[in-house]
Amino acid sequence: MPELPEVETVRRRLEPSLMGAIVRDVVLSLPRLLEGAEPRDLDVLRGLACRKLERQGKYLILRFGEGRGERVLVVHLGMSGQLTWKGPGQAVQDEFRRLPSGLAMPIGPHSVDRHTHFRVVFDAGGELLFRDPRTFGRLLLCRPSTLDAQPRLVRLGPDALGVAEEVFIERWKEFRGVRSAKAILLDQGFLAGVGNIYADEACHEAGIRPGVRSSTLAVARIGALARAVQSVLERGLANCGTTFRDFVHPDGSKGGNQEDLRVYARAGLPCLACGTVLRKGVVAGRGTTWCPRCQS
DNA sequence: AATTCGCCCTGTCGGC
DNA sequence: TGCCGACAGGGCGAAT
Repeated sequence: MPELPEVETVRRRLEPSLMGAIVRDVVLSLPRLLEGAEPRDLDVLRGLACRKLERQGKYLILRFGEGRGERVLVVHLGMSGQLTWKGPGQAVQDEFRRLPSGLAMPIGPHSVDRHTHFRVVFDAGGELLFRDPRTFGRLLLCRPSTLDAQPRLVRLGPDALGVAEEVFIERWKEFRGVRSAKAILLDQGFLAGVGNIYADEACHEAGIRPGVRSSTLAVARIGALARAVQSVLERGLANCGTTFRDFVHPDGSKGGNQEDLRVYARAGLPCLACGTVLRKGVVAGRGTTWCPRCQS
């Protein structure tokens, strides 16, 4: 479940390898992952240099070529997508680490297995590998002029990282309603980048029950939630992302933020703030954990 | 019009 | 041991 900190971590780590690299070949072995274009359209990337790596919410945006020929490749990792980088001549790892959850995770740049659905091969021999066991990930290919109009991007709110408290509060007032506070946080049209893990973490840090009706929060509490969102995202980023199930860095290593989670996946364990047993339920259609004492 | 729900998809786990 | 349902979950379209 890569969210903003995970995608930003991938962006930062891929940037040095990809920048300036010229595409030699593009291989898509699961066509339905590509939206808004035909698989053969990917051939236009051949010969183009990677110019820029950007991120919008949970979307990674790769810009290739320049001028009229510029093309944009957008990658969404879904819940189990992994982007790894195999340097020129670097040996692939056939070994997969077994996580406590049971899922296999590559130890380094992984070899092309049955879950590797997309590869970009570069002239110098480097390779970008996209692996996604659950295939919730998506690829988009478009021209820069139509990027903002892409169906998946057009309704995105401002990036959650660095959003000003006043902006957060104003948008909350626009979006609030009978929906729960967590539903607003998960709404990518409100802010882009917050997913299930960081929504639960932010609610706990702000002392707000995920299930409270979003319209009932006083401005002071909305402000507290705004600061909590920044705080949990920044911590996640400082820890290079949360590896709970599938998330890996481009070199195959793990994030560190799973050690710092206060509520997510800790249902039944004592709250780290007050010791009360953390409760679990379903809010906004997602598994949700909160402290019945700290959060109201 | 706003909100909830079911679906997509694979792999793992717990129960019987 | 093996089968099967539940669960995980981002985003979208259908249903309410």
